[in-house]
Amino acid sequence: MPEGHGAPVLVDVAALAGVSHQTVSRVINEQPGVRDSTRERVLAAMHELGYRPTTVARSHAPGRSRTIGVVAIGSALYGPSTMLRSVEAAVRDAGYTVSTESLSRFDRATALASVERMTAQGVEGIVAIDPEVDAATALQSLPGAVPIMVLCGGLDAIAPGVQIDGTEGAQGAVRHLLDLGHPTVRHLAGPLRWEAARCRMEGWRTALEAAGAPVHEPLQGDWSARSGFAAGRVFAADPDVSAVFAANDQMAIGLLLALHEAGRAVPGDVSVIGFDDIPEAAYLIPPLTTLRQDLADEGRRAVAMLLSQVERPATEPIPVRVVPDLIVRASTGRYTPRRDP
Amino acid sequence: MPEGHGAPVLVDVAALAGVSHQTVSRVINEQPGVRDSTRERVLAAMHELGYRPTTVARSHAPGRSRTIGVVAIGSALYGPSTMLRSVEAAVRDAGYTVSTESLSRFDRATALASVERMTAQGVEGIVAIDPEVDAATALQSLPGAVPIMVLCGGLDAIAPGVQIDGTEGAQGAVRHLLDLGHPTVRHLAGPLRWEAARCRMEGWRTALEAAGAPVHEPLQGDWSARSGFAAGRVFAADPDVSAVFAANDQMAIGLLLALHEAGRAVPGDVSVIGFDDIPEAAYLIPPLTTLRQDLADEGRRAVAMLLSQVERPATEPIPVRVVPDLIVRASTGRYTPRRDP
DNA sequence: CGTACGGGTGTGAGCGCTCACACAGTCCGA
DNA sequence: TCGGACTGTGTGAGCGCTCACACCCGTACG
Repeated sequence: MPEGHGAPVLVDVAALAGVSHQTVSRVINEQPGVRDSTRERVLAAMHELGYRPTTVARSHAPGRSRTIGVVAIGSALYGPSTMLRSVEAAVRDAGYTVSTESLSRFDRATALASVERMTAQGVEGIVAIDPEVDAATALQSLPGAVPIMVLCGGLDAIAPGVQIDGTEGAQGAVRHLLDLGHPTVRHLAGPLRWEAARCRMEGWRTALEAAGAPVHEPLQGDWSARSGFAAGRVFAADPDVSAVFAANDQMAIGLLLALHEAGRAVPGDVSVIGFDDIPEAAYLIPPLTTLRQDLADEGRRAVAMLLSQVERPATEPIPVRVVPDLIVRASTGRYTPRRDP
Repeated sequence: MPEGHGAPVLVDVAALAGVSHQTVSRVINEQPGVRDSTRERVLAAMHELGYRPTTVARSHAPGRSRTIGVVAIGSALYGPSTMLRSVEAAVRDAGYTVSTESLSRFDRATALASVERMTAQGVEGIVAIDPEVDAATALQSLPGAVPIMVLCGGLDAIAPGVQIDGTEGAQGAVRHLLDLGHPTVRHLAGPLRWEAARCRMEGWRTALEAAGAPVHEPLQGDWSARSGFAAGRVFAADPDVSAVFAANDQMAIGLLLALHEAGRAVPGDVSVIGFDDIPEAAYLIPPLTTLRQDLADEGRRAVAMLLSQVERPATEPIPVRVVPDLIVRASTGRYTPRRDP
């Protein structure tokens, strides 16, 4: 190290390679207009010094901040947190800095405040993970300076040419149960502030109507096992209930316990289906039939799309549906008419 | 807005308030040496312009970067991810920028590389969440320039004067089962690369030895429900097994299923106890007895300690133990000697 | 043989902030 | 009445990088 203290900086590399700082900068950024021999010399100098560009200085320089803001609902839920991790990783892998903000409440006001704060910090793009419905609409129609990618579990355009439709999966779940002979399917919805909850409910309703099956009023939970348990008690008390579609796996867990405690066998008396395929789903009692989305992949694709939008003029996505996979396990079975007592 | 385009900056505020940029800087940083009347004028100007200091510029300025690096094991596991979220939030709340790095493997080499990268970026302190054992020891004895706080689920000093001892909880779990009359307790350990897994195993062994109960070789899982299921099959095959302590709740879930499939009732034939108290633990079949740590609070305390170390000379922590709470639910019960067939 | 061109390179400025210092004034004791 | 301690404020520089531009020197063209 030539200098006394800190890590080597760009000018140190330049001095060692016998070129100007700008040439080094060009090499770092893989810009054209550098003779190969020069490039090699610079590369060698960088290597010798163990040089690493300082992110904060790059961000600070006028022009590009190389920062993407990620604003997410700060829950411990499987879906959002999986998404968050994959989005953060994808952004970082693309060479951008991530600036995450976890909101305990992701409504219109908080969302706009967050976005404003982030743009003030100079982010070049924003990913919003699971905003509430009003926030999602507000963000999508923001005149804003920077591109915003909204991942709301609804009709998300996650890549140029690829859209994911939240209602499809739910329809598949319901059709599976109807195919098993169930006269109808009850629904335990998530909080309808969330697009994902609405879509799953919508899909459920659509599938029932298409099959001419009766549509009962859905119950509503808050995504937690606790709320699933409460709803499960209600369903368990009704002997006509033979199949339940829960909007996520956590609620399905609570459902399973409530049915068990009420002496209603799953799937003997009641079939249960969840959504998400959390890692534990296969090991519940009984193993849970559920719908799996490749959330990590979707996060990656969404980031790719955002970055392409950041780096060049937006391309309109062409709707091509991605549908969650139905994972059939032991919690769903043939309908057996209840024997009269 | 006076200028054409961007957000207002410090000099804009200075101009409006009729002071120098330095005075504004002093007001922002709550430094002394500003007359009250001047301060008010500046505050008013800031408010009028909707001024927000630009984080990246502050970090870039010589001196303090106001950034804390967080390096964590990038798993979907409850413990680490809860910790991570709370640490990130605490750091942000303290007015620092967080720079997170999620590692798929957190061993010695990766850890050191990460820390080197982060210090090169100029972080003022580092929090390491759940490094593997060799990484933890390497980090703890790093001559490094910046303070490092290692949270490894072992003997962590999470605040000046507060230490958390991972072995204590496990001992409580085992004592609970012995008190219920079980001749001994089997253990399903986590991967021993992790300090947390070692501590829990150590606590289990200590409690058994103290009670003079036989110590069987523990099985080892990988924290997942899947591995818990595999281990559960082994335990289920042994009629002498009457109580199992799993190193985390996820593995306990797999355990429950395996026992159920083998026709061994919980807690009738076998008692099961977990660790973590994941939100679903109370809704398993049967509801899981487990140990709860206030991970979020610990994250907060750890950050507070790190920051105090960053801001002023280190104070040595005095050992005061924090012990996880035993949450007794239905998965543990009295020992009933197996009836001969 | 002068001009135009373009690849390869260097020069300067500036991003928005904080540091260290210099500079006014005011009040005190000598 | 002057030096010295304040207090409050302003000035300058610099953090490490990227932008826009100026500058070389060859080659190709008129």
